[in-house]
Amino acid sequence: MHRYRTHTCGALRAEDAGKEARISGWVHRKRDHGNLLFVDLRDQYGITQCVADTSSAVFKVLEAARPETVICVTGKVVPRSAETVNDKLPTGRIEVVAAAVEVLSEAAVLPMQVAGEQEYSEEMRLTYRFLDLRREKMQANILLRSKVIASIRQRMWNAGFVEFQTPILTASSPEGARDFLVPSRLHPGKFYALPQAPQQFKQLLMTSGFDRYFQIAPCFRDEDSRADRSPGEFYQLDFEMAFATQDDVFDAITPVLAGIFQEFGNGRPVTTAPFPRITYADAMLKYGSDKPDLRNPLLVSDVTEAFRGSSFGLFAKNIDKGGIVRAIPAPKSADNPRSFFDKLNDWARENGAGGLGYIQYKDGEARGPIAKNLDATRVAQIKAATGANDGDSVFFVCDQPDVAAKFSGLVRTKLCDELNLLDRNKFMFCWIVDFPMFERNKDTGLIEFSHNPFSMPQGGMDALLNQDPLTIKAYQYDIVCNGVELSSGAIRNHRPDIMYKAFEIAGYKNEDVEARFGGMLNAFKYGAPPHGGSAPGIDRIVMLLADEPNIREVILFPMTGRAEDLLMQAPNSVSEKQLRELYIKLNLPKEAGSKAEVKTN
RNA sequence: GGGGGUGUAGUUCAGUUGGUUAGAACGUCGCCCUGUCACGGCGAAGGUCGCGGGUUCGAGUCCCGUCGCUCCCGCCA
Repeated sequence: MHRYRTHTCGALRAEDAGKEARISGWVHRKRDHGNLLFVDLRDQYGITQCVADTSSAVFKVLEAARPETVICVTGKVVPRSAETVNDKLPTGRIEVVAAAVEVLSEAAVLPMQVAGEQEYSEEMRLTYRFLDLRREKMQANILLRSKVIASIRQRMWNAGFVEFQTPILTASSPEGARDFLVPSRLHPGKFYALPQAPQQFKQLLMTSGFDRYFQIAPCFRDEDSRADRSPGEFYQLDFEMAFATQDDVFDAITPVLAGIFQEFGNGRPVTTAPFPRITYADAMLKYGSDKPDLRNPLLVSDVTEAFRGSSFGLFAKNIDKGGIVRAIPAPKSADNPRSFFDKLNDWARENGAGGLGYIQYKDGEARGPIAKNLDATRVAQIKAATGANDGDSVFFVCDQPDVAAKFSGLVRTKLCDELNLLDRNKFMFCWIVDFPMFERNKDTGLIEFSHNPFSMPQGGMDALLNQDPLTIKAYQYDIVCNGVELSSGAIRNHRPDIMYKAFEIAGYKNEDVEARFGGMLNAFKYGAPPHGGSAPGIDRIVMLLADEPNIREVILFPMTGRAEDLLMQAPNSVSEKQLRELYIKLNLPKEAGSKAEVKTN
């Protein structure tokens, strides 16, 4: 008989009755009847009921074992009588009569319970993550994550991609997010950086003659956290393709994502390939966001012209100053009491808007403070533009174009919530395409890259030379699912001449470009294939599939919002010796002095 | 860096207009119980109400400051 087990805790069935079995696991729950004792023994695979009564030599050992004690139970598998069968457990038709029990590891009194549905604070859960991870939900999430990654690898491999590992210690990149730095011992005063993404490496791989690369790649960014953004590190399905157009990239990755969501989505409907494509400009107009949730049926429309020069002075004046008006429909809401509209107006003010105007289309006429100031033609114009019917109302956002577009997106989401219009039970994908290559910095007035400086401008060199930079689009695209940005990608700029020119428009001299991106630029001078790719976020994919609102629910050992690992106590101070080896002298802010004090050993 | 929420027993929470000894559930410990599966019953221990200051005869409750956790904005090419 095996030292620890002949079966897992999820394995035994009615047909095993009569066998001698040995199982090991954690004491999940105990039901102590005084002279009869049940122990639910748990491992990754399931739960098996063990039983003993006072006639057993091991009764006292089991009785003394606290929950989460690790024990090994040996005994006979017996069928349960019809009244005592538990249909909730796959092992519920049998139980193990404990003949021998070995305590493999005692458990102290628990700071948080593993059994049960009790909710615990994040702080508690992260401090005792090893207990938290034993719980049913976390076991399921983490196992799902593993299966998703295995399936992704298989699907990528089947599509002709090969997996490589790129360096973790690399150079700081001057663009983008804040880097995590690692001091160099051999080169005093110099630093490695952890990669924000394997971006330059994968482009170098294409230049090195590899045709289709992917990697489940760790990425490191020293930026603040959000519910869907873990601080510090995260994983991407990083991939890149040589001799590929934007369509090729879409065709390669769409079936992988659709397949994953079909495989692990528990039957929830998934957008079928090809995913709809929405231009950036269209997304900002119709959804007020570059990551629209297509489950939300509401569409924003522009009604600036209906208000231009109207006697609704507030909007008319704003329009004369360059403002625009966006309309968001609220189906079947016209009969709501005044408080419904007031509440939304208050919400808008709390969120930084001047207010939230509205028209109610009711009993064949338009009502509300705005409608009183508009003539019939304008009211009808708005009704037509928004597709509103009698019984609907329409809300208005009036501001400068950027602000109005963005806020209309918030209103769209808010109204969807209020009217309960979201079908949560499906996965709706889309591509956002044609991102602008450049934008004007509002503070400095200067032109800068709006997203990725390495993207190929649409129209290539000709566009850079002859087009207003602010009208140039890039071959840059995002995949969005249910309002979550899963990835961004691009057809890259593999031509040094075009790259110099693009950087010149953004205000960089050739020397600057060479100093900052010399490695990759140099590689491109010796024959680089046109190439492109993307990098869907693994954590976010699993988060959507697990239906979790927070990314930490699908990460084994996440850090807190302030980027601390409560379990490992990272970050932590280091010894003087370590600092000396790295030629580092600390220059700490005064108030942090006590917290960041250096260990003296 | 800014804004919102929150902090009371080991844990999850309740705690009224400021008023006597700060409660419940789960857990822990003890006793009883031979068919439970969220077992049941009886009992006990367990609290500097995050921390510091203030107002008051009196503060878990009101005020100021501060710290932690969390959500959002900024940030995330």
